[in-house]
Amino acid sequence: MTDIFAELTWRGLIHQTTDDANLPAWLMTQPRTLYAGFDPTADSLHVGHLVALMILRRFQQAGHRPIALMGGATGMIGDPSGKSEERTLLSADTIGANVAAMEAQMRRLLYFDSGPQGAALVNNYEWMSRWTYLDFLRDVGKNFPVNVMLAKDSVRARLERTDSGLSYTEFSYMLLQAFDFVRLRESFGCELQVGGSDQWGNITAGIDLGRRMGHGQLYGMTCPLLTKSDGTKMGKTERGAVWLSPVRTSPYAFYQYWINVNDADAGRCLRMLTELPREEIESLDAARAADPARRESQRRLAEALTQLVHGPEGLAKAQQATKVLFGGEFGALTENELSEIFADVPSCELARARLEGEGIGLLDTLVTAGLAASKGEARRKIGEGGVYVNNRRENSIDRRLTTADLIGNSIIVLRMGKAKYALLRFK
RNA sequence: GGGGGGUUUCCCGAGCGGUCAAAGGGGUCAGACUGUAAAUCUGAUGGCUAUGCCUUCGCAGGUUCGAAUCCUGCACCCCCCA
Repeated sequence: MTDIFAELTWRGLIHQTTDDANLPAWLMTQPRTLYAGFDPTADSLHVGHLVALMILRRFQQAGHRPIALMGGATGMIGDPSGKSEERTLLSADTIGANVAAMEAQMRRLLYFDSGPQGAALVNNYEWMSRWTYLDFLRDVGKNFPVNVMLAKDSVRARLERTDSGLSYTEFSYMLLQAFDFVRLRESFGCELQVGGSDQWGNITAGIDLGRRMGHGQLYGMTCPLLTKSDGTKMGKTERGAVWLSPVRTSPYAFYQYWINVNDADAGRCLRMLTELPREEIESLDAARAADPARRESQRRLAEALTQLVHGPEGLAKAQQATKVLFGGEFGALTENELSEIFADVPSCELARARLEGEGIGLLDTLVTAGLAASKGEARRKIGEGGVYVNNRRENSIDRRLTTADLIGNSIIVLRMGKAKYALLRFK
């Protein structure tokens, strides 16, 4: 068997384990079953889920069996860990839809065939929904000393805040997650739970419950949260999270996110998120130190992740779009090529007749295309040299778009700033 | 219940009768530099049919030639006393 523990260690993926001394050997002696939980709070996974998902994938490749647990039930409660405020509750329908969407995404990263290492995907709603309140209190709740629960960081942090409390509902969250572990132990022989470092309290709660309910020794392992060198979360942009769903974050935007990763963060991302071998990552480290301007690390990172999440086609499109968009003028391109490349970019349709004669004012068009919030802003941005028509800077606020600006028969490309594009299609 | 303080443009925060679309900072956006980075620097940051017009300073009225600024009432928040 592959030494998964050593692998995770050099990648910086181990933050804390419940048994540093024995876990490495335990994982070497035979295939094990492990799980990580995902709360279905949106209809797509995002970059924040990627670390845990990749850990499951690594375990699977090392010969173990991963289970992805969808928190259909726990998602209805809301995990207070790492949250500063009480969460709003999602409806059961929404959660059901989210579970289905996330599941589809996971199928790209884990192998769900039926072999001994085949991944499993389970939804804790299946068993949680069957409990009655009284039974749950008697069978599970009885095993939770409140003083221990109160001592958990996740709970204490919330109780110490004066501006927001902790509801009984959220307080109960850890019982549900703890029971999940026990349940997976019973029905899948799952003995290891992995999660982000903020999950420590929930994981150990499950281990304690397992012991009290007579399921023997369970293990837990947490990974560091993937943060940037400035301390903020990786995978967040001004426009929100970077999603795995191509509908929410286009393959191009996804690729661009990684291309733009800071030098200081590139090494950690390569280790934690990609499956590039150690030698390659170390040689990228060296290359980055010697010649950061080449951004080889970022390129490899973006390639590896885009390929993984969006497949070879997604990667090819993202790369092609990048080449063109950052390449200058596109006079030589055909309409079809442009359409293809700009598939990701917001576009709007206008009547071709409007280009005839006088044409339409650039100012209005920038607003219609959504690049400027108002004509005033459009005017300013042109003055600042931030507006481009077909990738050529435009300086006149009186500029009108006419048939002469068309690429092929129907397209004009507007750009604001470095990388914000909008496509105008004329019919 | 009594007394005091507050509510300002995306956020924080100054303004306390005209020169206020409203200082300063943050954020954001654009430009320069560069490596589609970081840092730095510059500029912009309510709208429009644009040397003017309209909307904005908790809400509703009022005083005044003129109000974010004064008065009255209402709502919400904070502090002190009971």
